[in-house]
Amino acid sequence: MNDSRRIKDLLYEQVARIGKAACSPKRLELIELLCQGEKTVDTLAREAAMSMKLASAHLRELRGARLVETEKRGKYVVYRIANRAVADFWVAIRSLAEDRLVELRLVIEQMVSHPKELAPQDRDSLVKMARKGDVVVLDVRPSDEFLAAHLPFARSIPLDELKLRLSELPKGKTVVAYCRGPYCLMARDAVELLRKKGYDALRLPEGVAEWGIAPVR
Amino acid sequence: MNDSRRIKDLLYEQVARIGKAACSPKRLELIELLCQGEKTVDTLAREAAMSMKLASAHLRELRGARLVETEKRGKYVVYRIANRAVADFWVAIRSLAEDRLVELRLVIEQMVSHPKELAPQDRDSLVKMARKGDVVVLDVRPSDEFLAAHLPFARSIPLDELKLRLSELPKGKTVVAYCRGPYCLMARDAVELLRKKGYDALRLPEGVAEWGIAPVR
DNA sequence: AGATTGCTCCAATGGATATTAGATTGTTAT
DNA sequence: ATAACAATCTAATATCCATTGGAGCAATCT
Repeated sequence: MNDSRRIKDLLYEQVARIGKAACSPKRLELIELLCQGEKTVDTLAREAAMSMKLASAHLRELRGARLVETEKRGKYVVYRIANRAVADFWVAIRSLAEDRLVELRLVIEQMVSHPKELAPQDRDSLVKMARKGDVVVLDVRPSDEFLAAHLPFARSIPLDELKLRLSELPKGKTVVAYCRGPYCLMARDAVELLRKKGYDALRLPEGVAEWGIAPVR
Repeated sequence: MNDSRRIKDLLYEQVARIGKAACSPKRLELIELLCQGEKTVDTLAREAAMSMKLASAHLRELRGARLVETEKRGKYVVYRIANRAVADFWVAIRSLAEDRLVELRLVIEQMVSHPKELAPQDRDSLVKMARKGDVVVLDVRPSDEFLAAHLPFARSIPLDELKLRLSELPKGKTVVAYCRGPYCLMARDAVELLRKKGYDALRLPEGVAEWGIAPVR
């Protein structure tokens, strides 16, 4: 019995390594960013609004749990998620949190109450409409993320450039904007801007991680 | 921007609450036990080999993350997982750990190298064979766990009683023994005993959590 | 070559966490 | 009523973790 106890402890300890990686808000934010595509430490630090030292330390932890991999490229170090299972896990832990924690649902409501949302279940019909050209699926993330992975038939206009490039969007059609996922606010802001300018715009709360689209290296 | 940052931090913080619940080996062990069915604090403490005080403290954490619920029953307090999503998450984090951590795969190999295993993919054929009576699916967990939930067509003989109740098993048929899941060693020990006694026995590494069978209250 | 940039390592800090002991509450058994 | 038991709470300790500053290393730019 004592023998199997020792083995058991080893097993749970290993699984807990994954839990430890996922127990810090900053690390979760880094994982979500990496789900959009590979990024350098300094990009990650900027986009997650933390010091490079801190980002580096957290990435070290993630690396220790084998959730991310690194590659040195010139003077940069590029991080990426180890494989799609990591993105799936991010979606899974997030949806368990949403299922169990009222507090989280409240924050989400408060955040997205204004623009209308597209229900996440009509994926197939959205793709169909996008293929036929009945709607414009708009990716408002930075263009490198679009290049790494994007939804089918999506067009890229990063949020910062949207105001200047409005003319590229046909005014008659509905625009469905998406970004990094439900916790990212870029699509919300894009929809707000588009509506002000007279467009018919909706936010799709999902992104590539939720659709199970793996970024290319 | 500062405004959305504050909201973002709230979001990731909430998800991290789930991660924090899953970052301790002991808490993971408690979750796995609770996936077998509801249990009192003192049962949990005994089965996970820790003091009741410690078990109580960890359960308090799990409760804070809303992963478990409690009910007072006489002088006992009964804990149970909040819903099936929790069991699914346990399976998910475990399989990510298995996917990413070589160390974990090594421990598992070392642990189950001896008895032959049933590949986890032939669920349907196993159920078919069990229905026809070609194999005996044997649940070796304590009987209250069997009562709370068990695999289809399974028969219950707890490991402690197996030696005395061997006569209940037909000698011609293959016995497929299972327990709480891949990290539980009861089925392994059962298979070892059965083989010694001349039975044709296999271990099924999965349990009710892996099969998505929710325990009844 | 010297300066700059991107990143990591080391050490130090404060804050959180795991674990145990002691006391306390509520419930059942005698 | 008293004793025994299940469970929790509080307090205390040791340990771990997040974060920051300083130093160092390697690649790039001028």
